[in-house]
Amino acid sequence: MTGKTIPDIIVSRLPLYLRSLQRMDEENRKVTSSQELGERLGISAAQIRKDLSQFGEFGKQGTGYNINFLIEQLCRILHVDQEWDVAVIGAGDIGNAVARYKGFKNRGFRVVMIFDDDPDKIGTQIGEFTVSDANDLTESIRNAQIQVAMIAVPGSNAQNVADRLVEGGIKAILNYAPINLNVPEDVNVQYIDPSIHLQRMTYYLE
Amino acid sequence: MTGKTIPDIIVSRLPLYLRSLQRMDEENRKVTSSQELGERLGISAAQIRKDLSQFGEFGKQGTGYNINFLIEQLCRILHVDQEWDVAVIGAGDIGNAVARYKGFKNRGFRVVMIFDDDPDKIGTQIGEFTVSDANDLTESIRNAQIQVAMIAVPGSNAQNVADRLVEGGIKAILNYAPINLNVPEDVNVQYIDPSIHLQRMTYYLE
DNA sequence: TAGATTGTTAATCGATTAACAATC
DNA sequence: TAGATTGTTAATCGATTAACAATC
Repeated sequence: MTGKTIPDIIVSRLPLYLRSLQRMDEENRKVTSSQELGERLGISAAQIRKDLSQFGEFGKQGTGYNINFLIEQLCRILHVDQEWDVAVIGAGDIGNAVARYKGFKNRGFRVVMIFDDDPDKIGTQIGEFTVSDANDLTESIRNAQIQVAMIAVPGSNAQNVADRLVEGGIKAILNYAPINLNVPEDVNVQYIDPSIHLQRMTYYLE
Repeated sequence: MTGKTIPDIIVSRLPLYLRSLQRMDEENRKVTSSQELGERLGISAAQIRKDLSQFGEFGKQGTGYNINFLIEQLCRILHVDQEWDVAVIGAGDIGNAVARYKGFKNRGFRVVMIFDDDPDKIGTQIGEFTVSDANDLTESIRNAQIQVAMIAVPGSNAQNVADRLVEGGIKAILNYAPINLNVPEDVNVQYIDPSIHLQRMTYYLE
């Protein structure tokens, strides 16, 4: 039996809840309330309770939510109670930063491969990784059964890379290239483009 | 007189329209339609027409939208018919990548300063910039009248950096640190956290 | 002209909020 | 117990879509 479908707008808030809770945990906090969480995130308490109630009853009337317990539940819901192997494609400045990024620790992800098509880069060391030949991309990720990838190549190559990732079995792509990717329906894409974020803010400036 | 307030959800789509149109322009396309734009972006044609109609009548019945003209209009609306000077705080891997990023070209932004508090980094060269002492942060951005900044420091320092940016007059912050920032109401913040994007996708994976 | 596509209205759909009984 | 906070319902609010007259 399949449970009811949760709206993506709710799913998109769960990682934010999780991140705040993990921060509270680092501060050695034990319990919190929908109100406190809402204040930290700029989200209404009612919405947080409603969102969480889609997945179960995680709180206690009168006292609120046990932080550790709620972290566990959210990790389970978001499938980050495991570590996902991630392939990085592109060993330029962005690929470099992403491959060496410490921020995936305890968040459910681990970079395991980095690819580039530049012969001068192939075989060189980036952090703990040796840059692989992008020609082997499809085969390598298929063999390693990797489902998550990050694209950090120029826009002109991004669609081609995406096609090969999909061929290799990738199901989730985080794309740093400033273009929209065409992928099959069962492949998820998220975009990071700093210019897009900045333009959304300059609208409000003079 | 102040025009009616446009919902932020509409504002958030305008940069996506602009990016697609600029790509069409690079392909030497001259006109497009709400339908074509919608297909490229995965957004309904009706919504695109509705969004644009908040700001004026930019199309022609029967023929669609002149790409160059619509680009001009969107640049004006988003206030990127000018180039905004941007300060980068943090000269680690991410600050490095952002400072050297070529993708701000023609998008309305130009990095002009980069700061760090590490004595070993201060004075060194990153691309065309010399790393400045983060102690001078507030004064430097105030003197240069910079309104836009990107935070690329560890989470533990991000709130402190944000406070000093606000003190210096910053009105828009793009935050790469994985924490929520508290800032005054008139300061806009956007967040980039790859783990958040990835977790939103792993929800849908097995 | 005929065909195409806009801008806009009204209808639909979905998300958020307010309120409160339940209960820790 | 009294106070606090949940989970949930119903009401409100806002966003999206369908449809079409206008017109290029």
